[in-house]
Amino acid sequence: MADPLVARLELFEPLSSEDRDALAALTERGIPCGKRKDILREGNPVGSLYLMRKGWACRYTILPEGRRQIISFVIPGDLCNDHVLLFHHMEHSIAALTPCEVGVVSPHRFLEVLNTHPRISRALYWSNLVMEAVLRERIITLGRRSATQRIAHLFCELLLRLRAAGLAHDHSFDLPLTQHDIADTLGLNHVHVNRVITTMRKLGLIKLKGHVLEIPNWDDLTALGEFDPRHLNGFVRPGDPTGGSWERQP
Amino acid sequence: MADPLVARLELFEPLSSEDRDALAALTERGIPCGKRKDILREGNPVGSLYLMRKGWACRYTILPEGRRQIISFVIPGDLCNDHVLLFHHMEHSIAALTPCEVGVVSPHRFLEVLNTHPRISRALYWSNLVMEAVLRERIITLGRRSATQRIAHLFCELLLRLRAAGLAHDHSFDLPLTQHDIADTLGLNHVHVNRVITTMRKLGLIKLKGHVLEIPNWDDLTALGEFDPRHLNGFVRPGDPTGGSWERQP
DNA sequence: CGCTCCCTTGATCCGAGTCAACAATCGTGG
DNA sequence: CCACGATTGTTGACTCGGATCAAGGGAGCG
Repeated sequence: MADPLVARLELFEPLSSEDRDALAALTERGIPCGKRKDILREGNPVGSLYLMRKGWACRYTILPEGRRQIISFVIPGDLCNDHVLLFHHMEHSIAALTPCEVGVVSPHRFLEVLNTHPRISRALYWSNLVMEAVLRERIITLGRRSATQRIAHLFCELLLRLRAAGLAHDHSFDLPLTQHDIADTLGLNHVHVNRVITTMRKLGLIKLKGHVLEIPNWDDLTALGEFDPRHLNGFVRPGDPTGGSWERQP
Repeated sequence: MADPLVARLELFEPLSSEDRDALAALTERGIPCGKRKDILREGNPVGSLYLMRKGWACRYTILPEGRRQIISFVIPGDLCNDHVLLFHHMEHSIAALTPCEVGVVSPHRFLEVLNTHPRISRALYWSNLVMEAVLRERIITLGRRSATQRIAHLFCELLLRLRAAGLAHDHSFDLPLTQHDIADTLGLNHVHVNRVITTMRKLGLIKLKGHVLEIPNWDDLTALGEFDPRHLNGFVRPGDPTGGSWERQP
């Protein structure tokens, strides 16, 4: 299997074999991280850049009285802490949701590669833009969508991102989240998440057994969640029936 | 008054006079935009990079049934559409909240300046990181904070950002938002925003008359809104009594 | 085998939304 | 400079989506 970072960047820009070699040479070592363990913790100093190579994690904060908000998910090909190139402290924690493997990279060497490989830095910039669009979309979800729409929207987003990472097949994927995690992502309570998921199952909008989610009817789910795949510009290949891109607009 | 982009970047990195000249030479022309008019509209193609030079704007989307979500605010020194360096379509609209002046820059020339001025590109990267931290903080607000906390948090954030842009004096600033705008920013209803603001006024937490907001007791308001100035890393100068930065942590 | 998560369901409650009406303020044109 | 219409702010009455509290069942794991 290809390096997940290479695979990610090639969604946006074709890389030369020299580019790929430079990226492969970056990772000093891979460190494993156990399920449900913190990979990085809020307030702690970090000196290295961490790349997610295998597994899922989430960025989160704990608020007073123990409330938790999950900010985003980190999947293979994502950088955990690209801000390390400038700051050396974590503003939020990152926890493994499955057993993970994280690549450790020297910020100095990473910057050097960016400076000497314009295709890599462009692809990374593009990837960052898409990740930011995902954050904006989450704001819209949390601000103005109902519980059902939030869940539908999240599932649609995850399918497309995981598919781009080669981690989904057709319309199903492995979902390592508990209903509590989903609640903390979407600003809901886990009891309510359970009720909504139960209803969505009964309506045939999703199939969720064990930790495998299947979306039998993509069009219905996207319509319900007001999911517009265009914000994942570049994550979705042109011609993919599940999505589009702004560039193809007239 | 200095160029707002120069002022912004110098929050993060001292620039040489050559750097400043290069930035000043970028803007081809300034275009005015009337209050409550769209500066850029979702789905439309854009070829230029727009810099906010004067006035406030907001990024927003309109959802089905007319619901609106304001995603973020654009103040002097912000870039409206840095993604134009890669995509040429708007994923959301940007509307002027006050009469604005927007600088128009050629993406090609902008990239050239970034490539030849490492201090500028570093400062801009830093600024982008802070803007992203603001988005993440908004997610936490929308996901897990009460209406009162949301409003308190927003007012604290705005004070610090505006102060960094030289647009606040001491503990007050000009707030061009209607209560409806605040509601659409914080995922609330304007009636409820009104009730909460009325209460906050009665409690002496804020003074809001006309469009001037004053925060008489910073500590109380930050405590109420769980506002942590550290996420504005770099926007707040070391030594500022209203904030801190991660870098100063032990 | 027993503990600990996680899922599920029921009963009840509450923060915020909705609907409605009116007051205050602003902007504009006569 | 004033009149008038259109926003914006304010308040009340009522509703409702989702939170909270509580308790039982199932599955994974040490």
